[in-house]
Amino acid sequence: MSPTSTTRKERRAAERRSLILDSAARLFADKGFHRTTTKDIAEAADVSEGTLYNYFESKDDLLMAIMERLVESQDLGLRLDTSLLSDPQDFFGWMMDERKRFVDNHREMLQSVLSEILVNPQLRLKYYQQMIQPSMRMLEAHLQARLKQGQLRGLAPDLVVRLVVAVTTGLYFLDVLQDPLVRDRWDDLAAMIKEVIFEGISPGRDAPAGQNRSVIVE
Amino acid sequence: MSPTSTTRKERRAAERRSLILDSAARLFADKGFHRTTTKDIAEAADVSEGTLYNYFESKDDLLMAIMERLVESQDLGLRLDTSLLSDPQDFFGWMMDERKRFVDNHREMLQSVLSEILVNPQLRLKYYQQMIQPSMRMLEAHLQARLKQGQLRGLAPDLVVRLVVAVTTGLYFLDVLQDPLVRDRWDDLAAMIKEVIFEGISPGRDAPAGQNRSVIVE
Amino acid sequence: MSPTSTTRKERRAAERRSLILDSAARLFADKGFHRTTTKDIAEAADVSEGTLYNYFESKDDLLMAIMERLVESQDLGLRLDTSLLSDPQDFFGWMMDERKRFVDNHREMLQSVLSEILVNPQLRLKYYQQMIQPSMRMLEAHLQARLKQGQLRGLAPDLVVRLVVAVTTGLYFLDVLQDPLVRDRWDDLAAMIKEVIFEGISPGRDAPAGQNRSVIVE
Amino acid sequence: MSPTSTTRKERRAAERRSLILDSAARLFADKGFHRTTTKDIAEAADVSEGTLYNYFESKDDLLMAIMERLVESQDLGLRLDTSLLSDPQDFFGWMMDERKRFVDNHREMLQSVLSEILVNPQLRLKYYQQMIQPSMRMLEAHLQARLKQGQLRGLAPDLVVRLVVAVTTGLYFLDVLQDPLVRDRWDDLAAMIKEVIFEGISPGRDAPAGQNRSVIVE
DNA sequence: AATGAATGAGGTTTCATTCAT
DNA sequence: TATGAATGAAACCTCATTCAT
Repeated sequence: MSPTSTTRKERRAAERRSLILDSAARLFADKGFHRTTTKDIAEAADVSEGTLYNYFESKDDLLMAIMERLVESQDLGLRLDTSLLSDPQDFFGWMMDERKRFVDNHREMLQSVLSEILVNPQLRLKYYQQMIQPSMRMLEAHLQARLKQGQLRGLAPDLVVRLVVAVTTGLYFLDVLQDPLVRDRWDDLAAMIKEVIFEGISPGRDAPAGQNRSVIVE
Repeated sequence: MSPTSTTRKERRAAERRSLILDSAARLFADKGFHRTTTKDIAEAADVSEGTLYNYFESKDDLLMAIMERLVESQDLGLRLDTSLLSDPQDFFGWMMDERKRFVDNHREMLQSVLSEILVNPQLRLKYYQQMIQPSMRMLEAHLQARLKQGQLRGLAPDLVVRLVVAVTTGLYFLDVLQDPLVRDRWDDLAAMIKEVIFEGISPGRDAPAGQNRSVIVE
Repeated sequence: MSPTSTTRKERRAAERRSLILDSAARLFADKGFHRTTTKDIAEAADVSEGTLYNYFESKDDLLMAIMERLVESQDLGLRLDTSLLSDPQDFFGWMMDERKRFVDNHREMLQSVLSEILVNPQLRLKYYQQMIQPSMRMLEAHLQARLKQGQLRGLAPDLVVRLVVAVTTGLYFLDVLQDPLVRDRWDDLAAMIKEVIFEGISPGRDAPAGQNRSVIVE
Repeated sequence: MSPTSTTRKERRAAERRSLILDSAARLFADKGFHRTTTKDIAEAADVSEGTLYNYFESKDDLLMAIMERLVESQDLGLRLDTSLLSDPQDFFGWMMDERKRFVDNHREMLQSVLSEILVNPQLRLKYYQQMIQPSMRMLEAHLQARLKQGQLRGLAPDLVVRLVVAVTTGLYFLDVLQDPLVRDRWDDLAAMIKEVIFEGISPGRDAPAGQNRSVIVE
């Protein structure tokens, strides 16, 4: 009855919920949502099938809960104080790092959710509103600020935002497809992308003096 | 039994196969592969369930066949003589158009296949080898040629290729997510992207004199 | 394609449907609707569980179908030309016989349906409207006719109808409860009831000169 | 530990048992025994599921306990001193009233039990032996007494008893089926039934001078 | 005595695939 | 070759019961 004892029970329940969610995400990523049975999940989480339903209403609900964990995780990332990063290139670099870290930490959850997003309108909307739109809003705000200070060319920020989101999403896709270059040479890739986004691929500018000369062909 | 009658028969069979494939693709895109039953497909194609199995070995085989049609369609696109497009910006513009046309023409097949790719290793490998790699090879060849002629800065082509593929894939994803901007302002978006890819977003270059000033903020 | 071949298939299907329905009714009567599994039914009908669902939408639907068969059977009974039975006692006797025959022929279906009626509002309404009300209407019409001809005392027919329905229903209940007297001495019971309904149990009337003196105590 | 505290505890336990039983009966009547879960009962009685099992061995046991309460209630009714009612019509009237009161007071318990009786042999036997047979014995004894005093015609009492039980049971059934007449015009119905049972429906007797002329058609 | 999380057997239903016609 | 009824494995989910707290 003490606050501590209540907490112990609650803690145990939260742990179990978490364990089930992780097990499910791993299986969904490996075999897909539909090829994963509730039996599989129960075994992976070392609980009975019945117990699953003490924590989640249905198998679909499990996927939604994974989605919500993703949203929370991303929110944490976005909430970081980014106001100090007033240099556009620093900001872009920070964003690419953040993105990479996020994907690496939540690879399974992302993969299990993304495949369903393409065919599940409910999930699709939720993902768009809670994952994509917040990212875009933050990005757009940043671009606006940099524009006002003349740190960027006068390109429409709402469009540029789509480019950036498309790049990060597309890279994630290549990652899932196990493209060796994306997996093994991420740092070079990120540096090159920053270079192109800021300076373009047309000739006539100097390559940056920097640590990533490897992306430059002799 | 005459060659003509055989041909007629074969033609009819090919038409049926095609009809079944289209019906399946539409349903897969709408409801997803797993939520579509063979009964659904049979009804949509106006044949019996048994007949499906005269044309395809299994439901999985149907998905593979859709994939193969995609590959063939893309091959046709890539086979176009692109050697004449020696200007990098023209080439990029052509490529974005091509991409858009391909997505619009094969939206259903693409969507049905993509969601499974994320969770079906066999399909994933096939997609990577037969859809992604050919694109990348063609692109890389082009970049190499332009590089040699000094039309581009000396950025590693294998990396740049990933950027371009990531952008197009990511845009497709935003399209599926029904991002209004991607759907309604595609031309502006494409022009802006070309602009950024070639000239970057750093200030200090003139905006291009061109038809798409709408992407430029006043 | 000939009408005959079509009929053969349809006949086979109708037979199967009937077989499934009979098997289900028997099991429902023995063990109750809820204690009977679809597996039980499939085994009893010697088909697979899947086949059940080719003929009926759900287990509930099976119960509804049993109900419908009951309704049809009763309709056949009621449709008999009763206009000739202008003597009230003959009519009552015919009705009791009819009732008995009906119960004997459909004992299982009745029992399976009645138990659910008490707790399933949908079924309850259907039973009341399609089984009870038609009986009552026919009875009331008959009573009205006899009244006009002065063959009965001036008792409100709508009320008397309830008495008659209550008696037959209640007897069925005693039958299900395996009351030995109802089972073994039905004819005596029916004769006594006719006697009471027409003449009452007050003293001062002669016992009928008739074939059923056994119901009279010496 | 004092006798008082023990008593208090026992009283509390008895109250709880009673509360659980009432809650269960209400739910069984509403949704049926099988559609009611132990969780439902626990919530309705505001106890935990575990607690149910401190008071009752199983869910089936709950139904048996409801049945036992019914039996006890009826015994109380039957134990009333009926010897003074030596007039058959008074007795019959008292019995109908008693019946009505019983049904009204125990509607939920009756309904929950009756539906199971039809498909549960154990319960069926218990109901027959402890509810039906005692009623019939009392009735038969009364009939015998009246017969000896010449207050009734010489009809076999064991048969007449079935008629009376059938009528009351059948009326209960019509009540459950929500027949509007049974619900709204019970007094007229009871009066008419008494009239018919004693005097019959054949013409040639005077209608009784009484308070219920409404049952008589002009 | 009371709790309610955990259990797991078993229920209903679906659906890809087969095969006799 | 086309059909569609039949199949039965397996999926998701429920719920009466137990037991550690």
